[in-house]
Amino acid sequence: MAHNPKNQPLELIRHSTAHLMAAAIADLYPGTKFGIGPDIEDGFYYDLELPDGVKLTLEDLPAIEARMRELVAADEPFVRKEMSKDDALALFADQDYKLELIDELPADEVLSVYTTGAFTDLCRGPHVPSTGYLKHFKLTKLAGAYWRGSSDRPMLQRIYGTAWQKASQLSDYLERQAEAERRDHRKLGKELDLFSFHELAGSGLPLYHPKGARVLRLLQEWLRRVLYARGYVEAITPHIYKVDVWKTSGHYENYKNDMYFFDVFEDEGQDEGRSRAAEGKVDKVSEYAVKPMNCPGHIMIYASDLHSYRDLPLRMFEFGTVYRHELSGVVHGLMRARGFTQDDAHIFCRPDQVNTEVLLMLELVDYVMGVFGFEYSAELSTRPEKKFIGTPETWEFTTAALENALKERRIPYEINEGDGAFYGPKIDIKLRDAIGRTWQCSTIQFDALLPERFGLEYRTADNSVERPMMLHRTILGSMERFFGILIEHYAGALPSWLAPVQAEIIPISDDQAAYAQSVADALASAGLRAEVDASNERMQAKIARAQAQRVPYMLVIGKREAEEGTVAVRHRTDGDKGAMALDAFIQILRDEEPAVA
RNA sequence: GCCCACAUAGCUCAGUCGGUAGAGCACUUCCUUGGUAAGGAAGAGGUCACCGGUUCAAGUCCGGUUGUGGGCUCCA
Repeated sequence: MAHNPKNQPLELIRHSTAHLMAAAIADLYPGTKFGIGPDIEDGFYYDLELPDGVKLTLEDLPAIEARMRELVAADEPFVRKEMSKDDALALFADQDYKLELIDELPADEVLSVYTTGAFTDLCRGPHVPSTGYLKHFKLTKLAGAYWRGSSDRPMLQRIYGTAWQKASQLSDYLERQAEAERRDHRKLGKELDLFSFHELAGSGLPLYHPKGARVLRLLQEWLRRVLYARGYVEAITPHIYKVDVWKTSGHYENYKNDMYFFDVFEDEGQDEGRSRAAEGKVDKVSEYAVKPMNCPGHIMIYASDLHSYRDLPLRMFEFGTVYRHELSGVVHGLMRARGFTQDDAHIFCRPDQVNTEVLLMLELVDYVMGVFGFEYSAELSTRPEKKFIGTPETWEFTTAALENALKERRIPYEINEGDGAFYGPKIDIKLRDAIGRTWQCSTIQFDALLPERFGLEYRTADNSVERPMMLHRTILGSMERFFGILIEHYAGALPSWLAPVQAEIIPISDDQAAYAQSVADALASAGLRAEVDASNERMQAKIARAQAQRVPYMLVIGKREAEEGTVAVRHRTDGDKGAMALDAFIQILRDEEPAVA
């Protein structure tokens, strides 16, 4: 038997392996009810429900995989059979989930089923000819998944697996997974002393340690210079507002579940107010909410003055920290936090400025992503079918502005028909990191709602009153998520301009302590970040420690350097670069800073 | 929020059948003062996440809470 999987399409291999797994499970656990088992990126899954409320555990997977191998050795064919809807309903009489799927098909539809050994599945096909073609697979994860993706339907068990044409592809995939694990920002964040989370503090609330805070501030200071160079102005707005703001904006109705609220008792102290309230006595209470978004602040700033058409566009940015009470199950390190800081901006402009503004934003995205070497693509989300505000003409106008800009900048994009927010179309930018994973960061959104709700205006050239166009945009998205992505992208080895410590100064013996400190002082006064490793260790141990901390440069200082007034430079990946004057080393660091173009 | 799993020293982890806590690294002190990836010795460090239950006895078994991980649903 020389079945060659290389000649079978990957999707067929994956979907067929899902059937193979289901067949193994049907053998091992008779009475199992099956949901669906599609091929997905890198593999496949099958959703299922064991009889009598029994649950699979991780320990059960090896036995299932072993049974799969037996079926592969038996080289069972995938046999297709066509039948009427009624016959299918009879055949799957004890398969509740399959019945539901069949039920939704037209009565005259000819259905197909595939049989593998003792297992028969409703399936459109096609499949590989026989199980002998399935060789390079592995069951990877066990998880819960709602039936048909709906949180009010039953929770089934989902087994994930991966399957490939060649053994080398499988081992490459497993190696990629292992590499992703090594780069995990949660692990590196701990090892590099960047941030932590505390059970006492609550879920999703990162505490930045001095090194992590340093990186975040460096990112912000750089981006701030970039934005000022592009005609933005910066705002600082409160973290909390009276709920009236959120009632005006509409967030109180639409976003309430994700917001943090608190009451303030105006008449007495908070203790007394609270106890009076508990006794049912009336007190003057003000309800406040922590901001989940920055828009209302910027809008109130706009609305605090009269605007001429000559003032526009107004590009207002803020590193705005917001709090959203995300569902507990979605919190994930820095990538999905409950408190996070957006590099948020709102552009207020005239209709004739819209095209240019969108184009400028995409140029900014390109510059920023280029600094980190990220490739990216875009998704354009258009008007929802039913629920939307504004006129179709406005939607056409704003959507065209987004699409034209994407075309002009030659950014590859997909259209998500009807996936826009009810208040406007948007572009989402997805970037690709060093190991090929994609992340959504930048977003550009038109908003027809908030200018309306806050009554924003400007005076036109003929002295009439118009409503400005408004755009929301982020480039990094959230500082937290972007920081996490950077950590994983660089595997912790941040470029020197972002590294919390740019140079570790390593005196070889205590005799060089004073000179080492003078080098550190000189670097500090040049605005650079260095620290002296004065520990009672050998130079080799200090180098090993600095390497582990991904410090870009090590300045080894021994008797020679102290006498000559030089530093011996060692790069974390390039190794020994020899002795040089401190000014020469400072120039190396300067050259590695990004240009604020 | 839902499903499953997990929580032992600052970190990474052992701890068998329920019988009173272990290692390596890090830390402190001492010795060592060295030339490009980890020198040696000693010491200190624990409410076994928290609350409750079962038991003569709980890190270990059961329930709850909090937190974490993998997914689902949602999202910057």
